[in-house]
Parts: sequence; C-alpha cells; structure tokens
Amino acid sequence: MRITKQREIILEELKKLSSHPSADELYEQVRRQLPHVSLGTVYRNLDFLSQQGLIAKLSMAGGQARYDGNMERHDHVRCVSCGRVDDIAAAPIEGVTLPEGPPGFVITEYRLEFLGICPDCRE
Amino acid sequence: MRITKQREIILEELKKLSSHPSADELYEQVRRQLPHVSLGTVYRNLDFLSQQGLIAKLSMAGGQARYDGNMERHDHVRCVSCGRVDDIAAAPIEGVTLPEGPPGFVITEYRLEFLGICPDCRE
DNA sequence: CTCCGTGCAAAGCGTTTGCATGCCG
DNA sequence: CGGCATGCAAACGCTTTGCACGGAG
Repeated sequence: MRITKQREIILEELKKLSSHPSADELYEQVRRQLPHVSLGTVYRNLDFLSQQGLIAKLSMAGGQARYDGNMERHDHVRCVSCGRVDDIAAAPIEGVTLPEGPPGFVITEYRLEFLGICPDCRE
Repeated sequence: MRITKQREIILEELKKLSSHPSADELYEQVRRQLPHVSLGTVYRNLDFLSQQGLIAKLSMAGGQARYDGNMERHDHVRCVSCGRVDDIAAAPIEGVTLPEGPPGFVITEYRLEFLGICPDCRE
C-alpha cells in the first residue's frame, strides 16, 4: 500500500472526526492542510481505504454517502431531516435470523439502520 | 386526489409488477400505453403516490431508488452485484428494541435490509 | 374557469473518469 | 525509473425543476 501525503491526511482527518462526514465535508477539512487537494482524490482515497477495510462507507438510504473512521462494531441513527448521522451502541440483534431468500438467492449480510430526528431539527 | 390518465396507469403498472422497478424501468413500461409520457411525470407521480402511502419508495443503500406497489409488510433482499430487489417474508424482529440514541435524538423507526447475490449473478 | 398535472428540456447534485503530470518505492 | 496517485475539468447517472400548455373537476 502506497502512502501519499493526501492519503495519509485523509485517513487521519477522518479518524479524528466523529461526525461521519460526507466526501465534500471531509474535503473541506483536508483542504486546510492541503489547499490544492482535489475532490476527486478525496473520493478515490475514500474508496480505496474502504476497500482496504480501514474505514467504512455508510451509504444508508437517502442521498449522499458518509464515511466513518471508527471500525468498531456499532450502529447509526440518521436524522431524516438533515441527514446527519450519529453513533449508537450496537443494537441487540440476536433475535434476527437470516431469512430464506428466493430460490438461489444467497443472503450474506443484513444491515440495521435507525432513523429519527436530531435535536437541532426538532424545533 | 386528482386522477389523470398518467397517474392511473403508473399506479396500475407498478401494482402489476413484482420486480420493484426503478423509475426508468417503470417509465419504459408505462410508455407502451402512453408513448408521450415523460420521465419527469413518472418521477412526480411516484413521489406523489408514495406521499399518499399508496406505494413504497425503496431507497436502500446503493444507487437508484426502486418502487414497490405491494404495501403489505415484508422485507427485501438486494443483490449487491446487479441491484435487483426481491421480496422476502418479513424478518422476525421481535428481538430488536429501539436503542437509546444520543441525548435529544428521537428514534422513530428502523429498517432492516438484506444483501446477497442473486442467482443470475452467482456464476 | 381555475388550478393542478403535464411534456419538454435544462439544471442540479453527488460521484466518477480521462488525461497529462507528479511522486512514492 | 516504473507505475500508481494526483489535479483538473469534463462527463456521468439519477433526479429535480422552470416554463408554458392542457385537461380534470
């Protein structure tokens, strides 16, 4: 794995943030240290890093992807109003068993996503 | 609720299909009966109909939205390779309790989505 | 007759990609 | 020095929107 200044700082900044930034939010952040970085590079590196399993891409329902530098098991709540994503403790999911899919359809994974209204949007 | 030819046929065709079409797939279908219908109209009506609770918009993770004319409780599996969505029986979810969110964040709903590989993509 | 819904086309948004250059290993 | 990563900008796919016209109630 090749380490470039850009890749290093992108990963570092993402790990530093707990706000699950979107690509362009992270881009703004990274620009403070690398004013000439391009948005394309941010996208390419986020893609690369999530392929490597170093970060997670949260492409839950609704709009733009968000990225998470925290790889410990936990779930997320998304505000249906502003799209903001917060962490929550991993939900107790022992009750869920992988159901039978249609014939020949192999189910490999499930995702649980929580939706709600964040404090700022509740007024 | 105003009933136009377009709205009527869009709803009817969606209810007829069990394939969870995307907007443009449904557009192609509707065009057989209304050759001059526009894609914009299909989008506007799908939006309207889902606001009315007559259909469901499935904007699960990954790409384009799909629409479902079947409003009975059931879950879906999405093929991670081709994006196709199939029905599955509602998963047993009694084990899931809505977790505590961050302070002030009101959790109203959760979604369970299943991912896998469909028969056609399994080769 | 009054609006809402429509067709058409253009714009919007997030994301991806082609190309020449730069830099890691 | 070879090849992957970068910056830049253009293209992309899906969806939304502005506008003038048409048809439902």
